[in-house]
Amino acid sequence: MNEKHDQAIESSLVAPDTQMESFRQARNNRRSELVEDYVELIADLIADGGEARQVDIAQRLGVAQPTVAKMLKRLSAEGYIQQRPYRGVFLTGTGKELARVSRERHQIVESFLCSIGVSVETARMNAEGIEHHVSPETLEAMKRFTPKRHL
Amino acid sequence: MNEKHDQAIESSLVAPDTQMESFRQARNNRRSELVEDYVELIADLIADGGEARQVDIAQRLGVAQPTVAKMLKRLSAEGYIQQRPYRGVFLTGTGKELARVSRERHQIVESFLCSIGVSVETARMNAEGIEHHVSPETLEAMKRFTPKRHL
DNA sequence: ACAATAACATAGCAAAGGCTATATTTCCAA
DNA sequence: TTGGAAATATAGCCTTTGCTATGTTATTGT
Ligand SMILES: [Mn+2]
Ligand SMILES: [Mn+2]
Ligand SMILES: [Mn+2]
Ligand SMILES: [Mn+2]
Repeated sequence: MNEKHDQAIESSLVAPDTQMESFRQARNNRRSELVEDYVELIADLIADGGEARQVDIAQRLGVAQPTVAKMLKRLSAEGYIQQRPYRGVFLTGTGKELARVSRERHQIVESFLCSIGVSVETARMNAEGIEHHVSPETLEAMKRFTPKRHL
Repeated sequence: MNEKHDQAIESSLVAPDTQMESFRQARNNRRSELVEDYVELIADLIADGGEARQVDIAQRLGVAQPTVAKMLKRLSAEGYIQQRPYRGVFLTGTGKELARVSRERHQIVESFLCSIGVSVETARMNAEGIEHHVSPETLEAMKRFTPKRHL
């Protein structure tokens, strides 16, 4: 270990435990990323075309079909979706709720980025990753800073 | 596949290829996260205490020491650090440069979050994950929106 | 009705990022 | 100067998330 200077400049280092918590939180968020992206995408596909097929999910995610098949099994096992063979996947109540929350947050992050002057293309790209690391408090702050869309 | 309504409401779905690009980009960013966090942390530890030891890195990241050992080998193989046995790790030129860039971006993201009204604790937590998904364009936008610190 | 095609399933592999358990090495204090 | 503690190394395991290759099943157009 190293324990020099008890009250020195401390440069930019925060307390070890504090920093640890941040890293742990970030790793945690990463573990739910995929689930969130999947249910959100499934909800969008259903809303758009009435069904969500493996091939469409795979194409939009940019991964291979077996990758999607495996993940759908997991989502099914965890109670987010129901698979009707050769008939697409459907969201359970839990799935719908997670999709709603995820989509809302995603949309807010994307709009927020645009509102601070980022181009729509960049906002879309960055939001896809950023969304999963935005806590409720930060989301509220972003909402406040985003001009409401005239409906 | 599904090809109904050629010019219907289209709900919120963007073109498949566009969406694919976003997801690919996010996955790409995730692959550099660890490297960035490591070199940044190593730079901070060296700046703060003159050396970066495995145990300290492990404690701050909140992972086990062998996890760090393995990653340090990778960082070494990829030319970011040099390992002096039982004497800590040191950054190469490349490593220092990546650390500088990462730290700068990290700091900007964190300050930016504070500037839109997020508490410092939440800003710190969220920034740890968000930073890796912020492109240069978005970083510039964040800089513009963050009041400069009086030096 | 049925063959072609599209969709899906399954097997087997790999890399990344974690872990625990344990062996080894260095350092320092008595 | 040497024994014990701390630091590091290594082995072996696991999960997640991706891949390719290939087999199977439904759907559908003729
Ligand atoms: Mn999303
Ligand atoms: Mn996403
Ligand atoms: Mn960082
Ligand atoms: Mn980080």
